[in-house]
Amino acid sequence: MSLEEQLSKLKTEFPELLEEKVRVEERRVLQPLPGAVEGRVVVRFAPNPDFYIHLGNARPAILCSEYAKMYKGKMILRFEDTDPRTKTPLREVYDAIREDLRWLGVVWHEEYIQSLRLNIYYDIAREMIRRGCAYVDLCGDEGKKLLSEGSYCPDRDRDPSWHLEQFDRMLEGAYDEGEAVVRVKTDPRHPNPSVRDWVALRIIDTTRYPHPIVGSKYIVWPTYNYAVSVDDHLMGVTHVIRGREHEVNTVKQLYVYNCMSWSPPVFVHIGRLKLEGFILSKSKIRELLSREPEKFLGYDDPRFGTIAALRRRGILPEAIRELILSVGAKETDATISWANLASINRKLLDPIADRIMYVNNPEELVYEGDCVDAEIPYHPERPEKRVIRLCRGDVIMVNKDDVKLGEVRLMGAVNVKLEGGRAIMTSRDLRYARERKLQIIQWVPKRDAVKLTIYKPEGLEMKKIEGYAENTLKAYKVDSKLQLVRFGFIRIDRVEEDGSYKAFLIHE
RNA sequence: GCCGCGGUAGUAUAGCCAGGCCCAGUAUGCGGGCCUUUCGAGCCCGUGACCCGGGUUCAAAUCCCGGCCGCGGCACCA
Repeated sequence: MSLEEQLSKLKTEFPELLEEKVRVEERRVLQPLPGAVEGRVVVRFAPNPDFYIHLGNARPAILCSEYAKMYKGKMILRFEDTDPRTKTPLREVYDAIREDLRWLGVVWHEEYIQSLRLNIYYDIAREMIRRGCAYVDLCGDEGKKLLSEGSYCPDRDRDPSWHLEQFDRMLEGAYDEGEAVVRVKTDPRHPNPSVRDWVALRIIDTTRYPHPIVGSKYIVWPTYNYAVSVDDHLMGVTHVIRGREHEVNTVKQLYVYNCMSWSPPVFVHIGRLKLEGFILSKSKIRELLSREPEKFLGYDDPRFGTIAALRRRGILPEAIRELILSVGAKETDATISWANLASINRKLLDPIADRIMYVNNPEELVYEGDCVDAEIPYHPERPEKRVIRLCRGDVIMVNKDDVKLGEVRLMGAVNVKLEGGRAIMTSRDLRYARERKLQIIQWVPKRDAVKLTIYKPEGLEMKKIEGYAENTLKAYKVDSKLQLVRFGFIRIDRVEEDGSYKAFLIHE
């Protein structure tokens, strides 16, 4: 049938099919969580407290808390601090993470610290050994080598009672690092060598590498895959939302569920989130901080992508939340452009940020004209105003580029001609300025100008902009977010002893 | 190298499972205009994408096969 024939047939037999379908109003909602039942959903965010969290970590954290809310479920915060040797947890980071999460609006109902639960992991390990699906491997490096060849340490075939004994000896300290490990029986010929009888518990010499919470109390430590499986089950987690890098870990963890006859949760793997032009990687930030400590302000330096850095720059938590929800729980990686985040933030900030005048690259001019009381609203949508008096002989500062414009209107005040170091009043009338399409420029009286230095992060550099704000700035404290007219939004970072201000440019 | 997962404009995302309302929607960016005592916000117009090649079908962004590219994993890290 040709298209024409089809159409005419439809027209006569099924005319209703040809009616325009009305597009359903599109709403940005998180896609449903597979298998989720209202009131039954338990999710968790499980960071390693070895460093401060960044925007990439915020993705699973916010998604989890959003899903918990959506399904009237429960959210768990769990610190995964089971490696005091290579990923040594930092004492101060536990609290920093809690603070970052609270700031982001993440609500959690239960909290756990894995280093405080070691006895639980030991108990389950004994049960797994009894069931014959875990064993103690005393072969050391040889055991690793045998597995890589598709074989295994001969200890594997011994009776569970022998392994139970050896496990107790491990706990008593009879073995050193590397001499004994507990492995989960999987498939010694699994195509992925890391899956083959993976290590569930190993020995870490905590006299050399003390743990910030439990010191040197324990020497047998669970690995990530083992502790996670046990905890997710014991804590009743129904949905594991984590990065794609954990896909293989899911395969490994399923062996624990299988051995213990537990029913596994639903695993959702999401892509990585990057922020264009910013460093998110924990190790990279640490490296820069230790290599060039004088160049950076700390882990919350706005050139980094940590949550603390975004906060210090002046990004609002709602903006981060909105961004992450708009990206959703997709499996693909996403590189967010700064312009995108800035645009969301600007829309949130615009209705609440007061406007004040600021001049960088200033040129001083002497005002010649009538005395005027310039009444300038703090915000175009609100009636409150401040008054700035301008009289003959006053020195004002305006941007050098604006001086080139010739005749301009000083915002809120008068129209002036700028020439020869003078600002000569031509008229007070706003209509006059409109008719002549005069540029309206910001200006600052020199008598009580406040020195304001603005720092603008650009890649690994920090651009410094010096200038002066009107005296009104003095009313604002650290952390205030303002819009400098015709310049951009800033967050006040510091007020110096001499009364000068330091701020970060959030965005234009 | 082996194993796994992806690929829609500059960026992000909708549509893909259940093929036709899609010569592909939205946001942001970019260009232009309107409005406005800000170069901000708002409004209007424009710009620009289905990785490639086959196949199935009346019909493919959507299903199938092959290729290419990207990402992840291959720890006694998490």
